[in-house]
Amino acid sequence: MKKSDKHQKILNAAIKVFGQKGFFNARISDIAKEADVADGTIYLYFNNKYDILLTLFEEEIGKLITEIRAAISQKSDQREMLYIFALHHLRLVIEKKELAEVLQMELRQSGESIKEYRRTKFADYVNIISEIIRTGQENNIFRRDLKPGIIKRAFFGALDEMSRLWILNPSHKYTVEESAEAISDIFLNGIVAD
Amino acid sequence: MKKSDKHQKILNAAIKVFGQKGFFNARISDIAKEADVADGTIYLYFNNKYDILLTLFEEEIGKLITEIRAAISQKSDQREMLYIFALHHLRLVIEKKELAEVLQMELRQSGESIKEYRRTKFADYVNIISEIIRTGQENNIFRRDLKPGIIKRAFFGALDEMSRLWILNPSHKYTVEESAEAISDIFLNGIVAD
Amino acid sequence: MKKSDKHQKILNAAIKVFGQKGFFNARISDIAKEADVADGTIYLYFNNKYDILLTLFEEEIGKLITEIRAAISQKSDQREMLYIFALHHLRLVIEKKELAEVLQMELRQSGESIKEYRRTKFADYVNIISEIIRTGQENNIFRRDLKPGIIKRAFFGALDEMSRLWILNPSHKYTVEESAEAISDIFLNGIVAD
Amino acid sequence: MKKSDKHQKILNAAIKVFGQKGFFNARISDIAKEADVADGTIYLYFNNKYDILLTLFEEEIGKLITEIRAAISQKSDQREMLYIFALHHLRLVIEKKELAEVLQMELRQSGESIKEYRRTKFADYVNIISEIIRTGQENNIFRRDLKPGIIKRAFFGALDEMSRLWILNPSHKYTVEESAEAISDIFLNGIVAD
DNA sequence: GATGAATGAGACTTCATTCAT
DNA sequence: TATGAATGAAGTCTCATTCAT
Repeated sequence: MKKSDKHQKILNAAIKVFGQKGFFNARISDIAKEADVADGTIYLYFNNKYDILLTLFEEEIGKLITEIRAAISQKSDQREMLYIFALHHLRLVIEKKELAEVLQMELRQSGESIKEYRRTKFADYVNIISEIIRTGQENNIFRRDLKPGIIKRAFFGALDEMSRLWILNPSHKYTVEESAEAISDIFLNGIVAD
Repeated sequence: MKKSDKHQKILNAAIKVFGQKGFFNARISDIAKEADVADGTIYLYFNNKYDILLTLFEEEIGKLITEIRAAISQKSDQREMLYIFALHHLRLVIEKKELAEVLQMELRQSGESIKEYRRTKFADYVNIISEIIRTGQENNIFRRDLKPGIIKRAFFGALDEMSRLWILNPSHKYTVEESAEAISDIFLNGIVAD
Repeated sequence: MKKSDKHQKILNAAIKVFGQKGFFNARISDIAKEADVADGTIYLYFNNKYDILLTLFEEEIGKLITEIRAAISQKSDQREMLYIFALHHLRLVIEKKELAEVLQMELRQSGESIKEYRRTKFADYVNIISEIIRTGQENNIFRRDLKPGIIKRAFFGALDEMSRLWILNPSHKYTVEESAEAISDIFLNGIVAD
Repeated sequence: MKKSDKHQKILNAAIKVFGQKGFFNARISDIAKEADVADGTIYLYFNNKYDILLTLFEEEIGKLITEIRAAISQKSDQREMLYIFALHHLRLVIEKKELAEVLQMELRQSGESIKEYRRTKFADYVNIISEIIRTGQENNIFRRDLKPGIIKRAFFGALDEMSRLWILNPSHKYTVEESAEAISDIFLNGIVAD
């Protein structure tokens, strides 16, 4: 399809430009140039600048969910699943650096529609964690005195902060595997010495 | 002092306005109105809009560091210290809601000077955690196979994500104490059932 | 050409507005209105307000040089050439009154780039005089004890002051021909009675 | 007198600042700082920024007239007088460099009140030349077929352009004496070889 | 008279969006 | 569909002037 071709082309350009400059510092003309279309063309596919960001969230997070679910579904032990989630999440940060930057930055903005996203699409992504936790608790793998909602946030927050480090300071001190392992280990076993 | 009066008055106004609208959507005239001064007056105290944000970071984070260090210094056990850090951090989010919002949002922006802040002042704040960890490891309270740098980020990220929840969705499901306790418990003991 | 159309349209508007109000009192919106374009359009063709002035000097003085060289090249006697220069220069002041005003006024400003213009493009214009003088000296038509550089300035200054009179006080007491003749006569023969 | 003390102090500061930056680029605070008074103090002595410029013209040109008249009155031959005027004028440019710059630049502006000055006070100064010419013509020293009004402008313009050279390019190629002599020689005897 | 902090009108400039081609 | 020149609203910042002290 011609239309969806350009739609995605513009979206990819927007990921790149938003990732590099942030939403507010990005110019429509930057995106147009990156996508190799005319400025006006963008308005044939999107209502306005903000709509590009929202569409980007909607569609790209959708893809992430699909990918990460596929990866997790191959494991049966919830402890392993947690590790896989961590590994996959951190890998995405490396592989889709620019998308990760956009999500990191813009998902923190305070626009009402953004908040909506955190409550819907993005929540779906993070809820993968609480599903794992809940199942793990049902299987008596995880402690039942801890609320999955809190663990979910703590676990995601830990990964997210790690990503932020890489985004802000691209020369990694820690590898993806090492980090994924360390973080899931901390959550699974705690940091207190025996 | 008259001068520092207005300096702080403008800064407080900026915290409020930036917190509500975000840096880019905030107008100098919004801050001026909130501070009850003329637009031009702001430029007697700050070089430009961005300088307000930077000064805000510099001065307000400085205060946070002082406060939290004072709170921690009253404990001797590093496990307790971690809990106190969590408790204090989350309390600040509630008490200084607007400042927390600004830090949450704007510290994620991609401006070069912002990155600088994460590397300096803000890093000082987060490094309080790694200091605790390191001392705890020296005292054989904490496992020595985990890198303090990773624990620091994981722990701070967990708290930070929790804060974000409250900022974006002000009707708390979890109390501050409960959350601080849960998160420090997870980190100290892990989530795996015995 | 559409593009150069508007470029020149804006430049003409700028000549008019700068001529009437001076560079500093002229508003971009004045020029835009005069050129019958939107304010923003001006910035599609010029970098900033000052750039309009500089471009104006560059391009318009270029045209003057071409014109006056063409007029002079038709004479062979350097005495006549001097008269033709005077005549042509004063005619330009009448015909391109507004451009003359801009040059009169703004070329005296102290901006660094303006000084640059006096040293380059504008100097080319005035140097036409010293070329005539030098050739006249070589042909033994003019006294050789006088430095062409001084004569050049004296002659140009005389014409320039005359122009100023007309610009500041548009009701001429003296005609162009009379003035050109009188000034070249003074320079050629001096004012001392035989 | 206290009052006139500060009045002149501010005026001197204005000469310096206007001379360096031009009227429009000069700030009231620049002048205040240079005069070592508070910004507000300036408004106790002058109505507004423009009034400083006008007063400056009025008073300083008045002094020049007095000085140059005194110098001329010592000669009896109009040819010598013309030389003395040239010499004195060019000396002033060197000695009161900054005032000369202000006069050079600002007297060319197009404000209505400025035009008024050229027609009154400043005209008085230049009219010294035409008085000399007229008397010279009456004494049969100068040709009577040339209008004093034109000679006046040509002579003043020649000197003025010379001054401009020095102002824009402070490293003089020609000395004051040499220049004054050359210019009066050109006017008295013409440039045509015998 | 003197101060200088405060004011606020207004300028330049940017850039999302439109629309004639 | 696609273009990109043109638009014009709106924001940041400056600075002459005022006025309470």
